[in-house]
Amino acid sequence: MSISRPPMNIGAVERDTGLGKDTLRVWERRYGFPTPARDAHGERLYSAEQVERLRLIKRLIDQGHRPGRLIGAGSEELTLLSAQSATTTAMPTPPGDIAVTTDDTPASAPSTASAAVSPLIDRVLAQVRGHDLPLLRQTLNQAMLRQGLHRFVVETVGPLNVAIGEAWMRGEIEVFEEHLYTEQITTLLRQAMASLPPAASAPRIVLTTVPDELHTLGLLMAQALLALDGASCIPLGTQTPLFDIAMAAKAHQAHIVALSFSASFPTRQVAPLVAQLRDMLPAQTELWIGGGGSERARAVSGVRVLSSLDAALVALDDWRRNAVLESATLAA
Amino acid sequence: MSISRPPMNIGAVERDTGLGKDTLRVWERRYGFPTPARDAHGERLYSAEQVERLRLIKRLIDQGHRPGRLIGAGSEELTLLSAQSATTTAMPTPPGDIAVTTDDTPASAPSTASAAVSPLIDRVLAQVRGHDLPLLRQTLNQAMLRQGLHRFVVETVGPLNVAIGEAWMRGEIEVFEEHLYTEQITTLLRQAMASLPPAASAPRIVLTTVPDELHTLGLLMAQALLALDGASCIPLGTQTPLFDIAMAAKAHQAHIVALSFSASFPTRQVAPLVAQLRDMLPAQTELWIGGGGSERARAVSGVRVLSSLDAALVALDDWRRNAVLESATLAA
DNA sequence: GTGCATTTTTGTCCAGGACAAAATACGTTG
DNA sequence: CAACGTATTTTGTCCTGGACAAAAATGCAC
Repeated sequence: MSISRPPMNIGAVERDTGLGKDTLRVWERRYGFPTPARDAHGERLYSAEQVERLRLIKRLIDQGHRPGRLIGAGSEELTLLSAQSATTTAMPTPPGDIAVTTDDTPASAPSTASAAVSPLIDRVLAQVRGHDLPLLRQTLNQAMLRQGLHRFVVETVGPLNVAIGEAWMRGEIEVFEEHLYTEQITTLLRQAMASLPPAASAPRIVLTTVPDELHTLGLLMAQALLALDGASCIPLGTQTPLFDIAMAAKAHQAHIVALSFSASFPTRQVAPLVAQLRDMLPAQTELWIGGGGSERARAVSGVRVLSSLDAALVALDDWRRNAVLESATLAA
Repeated sequence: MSISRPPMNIGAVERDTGLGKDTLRVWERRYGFPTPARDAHGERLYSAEQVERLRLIKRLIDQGHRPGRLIGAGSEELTLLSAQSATTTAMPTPPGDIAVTTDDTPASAPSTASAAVSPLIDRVLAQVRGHDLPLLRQTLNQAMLRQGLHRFVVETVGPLNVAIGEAWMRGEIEVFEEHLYTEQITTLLRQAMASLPPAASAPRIVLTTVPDELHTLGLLMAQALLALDGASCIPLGTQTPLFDIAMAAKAHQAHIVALSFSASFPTRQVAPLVAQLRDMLPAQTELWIGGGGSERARAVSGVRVLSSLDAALVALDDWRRNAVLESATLAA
């Protein structure tokens, strides 16, 4: 790759890494990293290497690590990352225990991430790296047909997402390859949903994300499962302003509003945003929160946190049972 | 709509309106608008009304108006907007002439936006406002089947997008209704593309947007047309970092890279970004730029600006003719 | 009108200070 | 020794007010 990578200014770095300008400047002041060069006017110029490193740090922070420790380290992060992330991503990331266990012999644990969960996953990873789009499409399509939509989403796509993310961290996969993969899965899931029967009038569920949250994949997976179970989904795409989510719920008389927060969504904003939306919604409208960042909404009352994809189906089941009960009560 | 709309802090306003924190503060300093209240700690609190107005101003700026004039005005903007935007959106927005023509009698011109271009469009608008998702789906689906993919995209979806945008400006449509519409079109187009034959090996085209640009609809429309014409499209979704776009083009040996810039993309960044990407790409790889913000890349050399959807097809045609010529030359 | 120079407009960047909420450490008690 | 409440550290975001360059508009000579 003989392409030259020119340095970027602070705005470009913000766009590329998702780290705010204020954050970048305050890190420089506090931790002495990054150390961008300056142009003729005294403006910061970040080298491609530093941006790359910032991206990595961002992902690790999203997994529960803390900036102070990450920035000090040199390259042992690379060890920390691939080893630890595999074991912790499934759970709500037990805070603090991560860096402490560094004292153990790193190679001792049986948690070496790449322990192939399934040959299918390895195959897909290889094909993503190989840039063979038709082949990748075929593989995924076949897997879906063989497993059925439910198992495909839960057992294949979920783990695949994790595997892709980890492979990126290990430097085995490029961002554009990740994008290609995401796009393929998106196409596939939408295609599958299009072929479902036109949706009964079961619970109406509004699905969307708040502004600044643009990860759709998790939401799409949930939508697929819910639609498969006969719920009538009303997708609003991404980045719907809070007030508009509330209006949409009213307009469509939704029984449920389902939001997705990815792990990379600004930690602090999740709880206030969710609480605010909860306030705007009618009391009988349920509010479900899913995705890697959903744990941060745990404290908010009147909200159901879905910690896995299957949890969404359980919630759907609960809702239906509840609905039956209520109508029975009303009838009596 | 009895829902209370609590005031927002500056970060939330940035997310909701797309106006940067710096911009919001500097407007306040210079123009005396907005005038947010302050909380106990001296932090800005924007009222829902001001945010609404900011959203409107943002859209007008995206159409070529200038902040200085917009912010001074009271509600005559509402006139300016609906009347003028209809006539100018199609063209590259002749700069400056807009506000000048205010001297004319406003009602005289035959440019009243809502002059129903097609009954279909009015029907769709009504259905979007009516929140009847199944009906909307059916209408769009039928239109596509009747017109065929090409005509549907060019003659229906394009004008519809404009009509929806204008209806929003006139306050006739809410953001969430716009979202629902967008989502439906997206589903429909993807569905149509899925049913196309698996793509020949004609020119390989990488399609994506740069970071911070998340409007996919235009890109998707282009992709639909190109795929329909037998090009083999490699979609990377949105927000691919520049360097990764270049890497993707190399990895897939793409003949063409196609980017989309919406009108709301920060004006100043378009030209530098495009120039930078042009530098990274191999000389023989063509770079096509489309969308409402593409005119801003006109100055960059070695780039093809597509000012309409049909222009993409012309470009495709040109490329193919050129390819034939070259191979003939090589053979001779 | 057309082309060029000048002025205005406008978005983005900078420094360095401040503060609250979250995360962590600590000390006490059952 | 575990549980729990209280200090302390960490960390992201917001503040003010100044500066500057690129784009847009204006003025001016031809």
